[in-house]
Amino acid sequence: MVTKKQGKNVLTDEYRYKILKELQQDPEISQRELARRLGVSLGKTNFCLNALIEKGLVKADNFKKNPNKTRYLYLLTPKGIEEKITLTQHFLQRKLKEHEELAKEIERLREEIKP
Amino acid sequence: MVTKKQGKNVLTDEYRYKILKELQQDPEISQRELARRLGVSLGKTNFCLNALIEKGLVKADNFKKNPNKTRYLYLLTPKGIEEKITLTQHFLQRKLKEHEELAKEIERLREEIKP
DNA sequence: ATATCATCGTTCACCAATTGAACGGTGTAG
DNA sequence: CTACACCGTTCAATTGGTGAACGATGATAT
Repeated sequence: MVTKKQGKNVLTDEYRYKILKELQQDPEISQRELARRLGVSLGKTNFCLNALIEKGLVKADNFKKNPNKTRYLYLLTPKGIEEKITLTQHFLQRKLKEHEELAKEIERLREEIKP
Repeated sequence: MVTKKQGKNVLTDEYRYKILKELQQDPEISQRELARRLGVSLGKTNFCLNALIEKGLVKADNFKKNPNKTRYLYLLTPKGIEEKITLTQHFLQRKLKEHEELAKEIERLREEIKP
């Protein structure tokens, strides 16, 4: 559960959003599986996830019996749920803009090919 | 005019396309200006450009008087022109796909926000 | 002619980001 | 008990990207 070491530009809005989303729909997910879904390394995933925990957006509960080690349930905290909603809205706005830009780019490319 | 050092994943299709496009429409461009237009560093631009030269897609002619140093005209070779056409088509295909994917992603985000 | 200045391409030490093999802990099956 | 599978964590090593610094050149002023 250690953090430190590694810049702060690692946990972008995009990863924050994606991780919160994945955890919300499957809190039993492992870090390896999460890494696979995000398309990044285990190390980076571990770092980002712990950053979210540190920020209080995610709580890592132990499960499987009562003991207190290995294997977590990654649950969004109320603050995490709120943050995820905000991020989703921002993300949508960004994607809309990108979509528009892409349309322009495509028009440009078609123009370029035509003559 | 040296290359080496620096991975091969640096010169992506995207940069190949963009560089060829910029050079085609302005062969007198400097590496600094090219870097600015691509939104990357001078170092990376220099590397990519030399890679294109090495591949025979671009020829760096000297200009300004007859001497043979500093300041080049970056001209696309016939092979470079051909390559640029191909890249443009691929690029267009890719952008169309991305555009579609984005539309889906946006739909997903809207769905996510609505309820 | 000489000095100054702007700009060029090139280089490379430095930093940030990313990776995945390795490790020790834990649940499970035989 | 042993063996195995999977977990989260760590961190040495690699890679990617940067921009200040350098020497060379053309233009301009003195």
